[in-house]
Amino acid sequence: MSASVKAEEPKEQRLTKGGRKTRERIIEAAAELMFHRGAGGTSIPDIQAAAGVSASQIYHYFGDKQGLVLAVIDHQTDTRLDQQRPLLDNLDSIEALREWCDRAGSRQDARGCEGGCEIGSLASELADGDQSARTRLVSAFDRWEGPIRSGLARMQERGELSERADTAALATALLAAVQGGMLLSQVRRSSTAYRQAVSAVIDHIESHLVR
Amino acid sequence: MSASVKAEEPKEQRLTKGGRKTRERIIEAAAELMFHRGAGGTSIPDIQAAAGVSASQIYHYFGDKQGLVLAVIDHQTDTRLDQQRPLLDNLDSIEALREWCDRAGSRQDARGCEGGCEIGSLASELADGDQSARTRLVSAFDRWEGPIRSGLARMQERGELSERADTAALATALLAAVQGGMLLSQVRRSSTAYRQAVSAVIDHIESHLVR
DNA sequence: GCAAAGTTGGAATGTCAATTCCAACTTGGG
DNA sequence: CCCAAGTTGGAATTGACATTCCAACTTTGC
Repeated sequence: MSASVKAEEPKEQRLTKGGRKTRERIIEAAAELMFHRGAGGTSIPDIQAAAGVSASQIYHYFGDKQGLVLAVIDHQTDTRLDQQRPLLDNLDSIEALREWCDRAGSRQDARGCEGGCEIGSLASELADGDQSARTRLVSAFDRWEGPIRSGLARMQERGELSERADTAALATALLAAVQGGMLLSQVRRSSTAYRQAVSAVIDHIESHLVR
Repeated sequence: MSASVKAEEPKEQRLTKGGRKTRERIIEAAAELMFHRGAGGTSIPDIQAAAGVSASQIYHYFGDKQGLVLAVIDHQTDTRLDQQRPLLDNLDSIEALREWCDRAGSRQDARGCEGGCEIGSLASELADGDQSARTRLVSAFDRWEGPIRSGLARMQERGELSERADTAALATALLAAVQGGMLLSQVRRSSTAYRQAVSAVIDHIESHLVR
């Protein structure tokens, strides 16, 4: 009866134990390569070699390259957020905010400031050209910003943060500082810009402290 | 005597009037395409069609694609900075800062928040893979940040800004807010994030006002 | 233990991109 | 006006890449 106009979703196929493992291996290899060279700069043969799989396996599990890119976005989002926990879920003090940001700065230093934010880089590359990718990136940033906002909201509920503070806007500003700071640091090969950017926003949040 | 190890620079060739014009046409077409699809996503044939030139002309004037990309970086830097003048050179009051930022927000709205920052997008794509591109991007951001810092420094010299304010760091933070805000806005297709990001940093700067 | 479903290898296909070549045409200076 | 240098068109080359195919192999549910 209903003409299914959009039946593009690769109807969830049943995966064998090994299949799940292969799928994961592909995603991880692709994520790593795409982090360094971008999605467009990473070819299927590249991924084949890195993951040790054949082309048919990639197409079997992801349909096409775009499908793999979408999976990589989700994977990076999950991975990055998990890496930041439990800090990310307890951003309800100035000190917690500073430590959380500092951690990302150290991570950046540790890799010599090569590469920016795993999510931000994909966002910059894919936001305009790939509608479905953009949608997933919106949700990636929402999932990231949410915990920040929640932490600030808790501070406000507790009466630590002025009622006049717009916690949602502050959370957005902090995430933007992270992204912009990462970009400048990546280009300059120094985490200084990142640290100054987040520090300015956290100082600003601090100015809303009651007392 | 001195063995010139690096003689890679395409020794400035003399350009005829028409040649200069063709060169410019190529750069502009390339810049436009690369803004929308990225440098990697823009092919030479694409540029040929957009600029109405043949392949040999592109290679004649730029050597190879990377040469063209470098020229595009410089062109976008010059163009963007010129577009922001004279505002950019007079960022020595809170109001001036706000208006300057607001202008970029309106520009973003005007294009439906498609595309991010002309320089930032190239930076994100090229910072890791192309050493010479990264170098030019460093100078692009320096040329951008400089006037911001100068404006803040003037405010400080005049005694309007607290002596404890680190004007260099604040300038970096503001530029980072612009970049990060642009990215979030591009992904969310709404300039709100950009406006909140820059607003937070300018509010912070404002908190350093004397009086 | 068997058939259906899931996995895998590897070659084949078709497209398109970057770059090179070279011959022809135009312009500037002396 | 004439030559050297600058410009241009268009075809040819080479290589890579996304994707498809199909036959063979393995796992799972009954």
